[in-house]
Amino acid sequence: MTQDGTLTAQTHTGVRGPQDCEVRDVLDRIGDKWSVLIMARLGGGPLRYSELRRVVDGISQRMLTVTLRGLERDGLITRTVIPTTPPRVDYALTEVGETLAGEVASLIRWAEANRPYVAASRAAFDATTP
Amino acid sequence: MTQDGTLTAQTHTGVRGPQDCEVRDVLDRIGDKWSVLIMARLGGGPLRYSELRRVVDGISQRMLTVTLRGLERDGLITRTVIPTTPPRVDYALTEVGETLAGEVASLIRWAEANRPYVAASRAAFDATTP
DNA sequence: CTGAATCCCACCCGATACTG
DNA sequence: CAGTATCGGGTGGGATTCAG
Repeated sequence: MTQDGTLTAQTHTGVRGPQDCEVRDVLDRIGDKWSVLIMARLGGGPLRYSELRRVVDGISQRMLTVTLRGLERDGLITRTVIPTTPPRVDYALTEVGETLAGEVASLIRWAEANRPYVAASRAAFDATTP
Repeated sequence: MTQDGTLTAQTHTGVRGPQDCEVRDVLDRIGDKWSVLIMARLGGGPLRYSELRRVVDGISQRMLTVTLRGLERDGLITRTVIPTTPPRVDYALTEVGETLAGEVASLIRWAEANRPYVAASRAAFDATTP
């Protein structure tokens, strides 16, 4: 078949068998656009609900709550209620969450760095494809 | 990843301000589960259409084509037609695509390493949440 | 302030059938 | 072999409303 030589080095994870599905449910968390943005923001330190809502830019109240629940369920963030009036809830990365946030940050850095290239590629592609 | 403690910081380090949306369309490529898997596979070297179809495990013909087009449009993969009989089409990462594949590989490694933790977290969460 | 619940529609994506 | 075209169910997710 093809030269698998390149993947022997470090990208052995690049090749998996039918057990893709097992990893997928973890990756699906990344697949969710809101999760990555939230993780990224929490990488800068704990934030409360309303702060996240302001800072995540464009997220609906519903999706914020739903996404936070999902992240909490996966053990990536913690949710601490501070019983004051008005109530206050802080969200913070867990230790494992921090490691994922690192990956996410790296990903975002990539996206920022290559956004011009991608935009140009799209323009070029669209130009030659009526 | 810096932690500047002060939650009031609008000037975050590492993460964006309200212009999340600009980065998002790039991240959305990552958000797509098929794109991630395809990038990962191509990280091991060029593959042809039918090979991808076999190896990506569960992808429909339609989604394979659509996803490949998207990746090509973004300048992340190349599509080279070899006019033989029967026809043959090879897909390979571009140079920029390689760098993204590296990120993706890192992400998949994370997912594999932390899958047990996530699974346990979910089980625990579901147990304490009727 | 921090959610939960409901409605509802656009769009994603899988299945199927057809072509060069 | 490598696609394209079409149809249709399922669902993600936005808007809105109510509650603690």
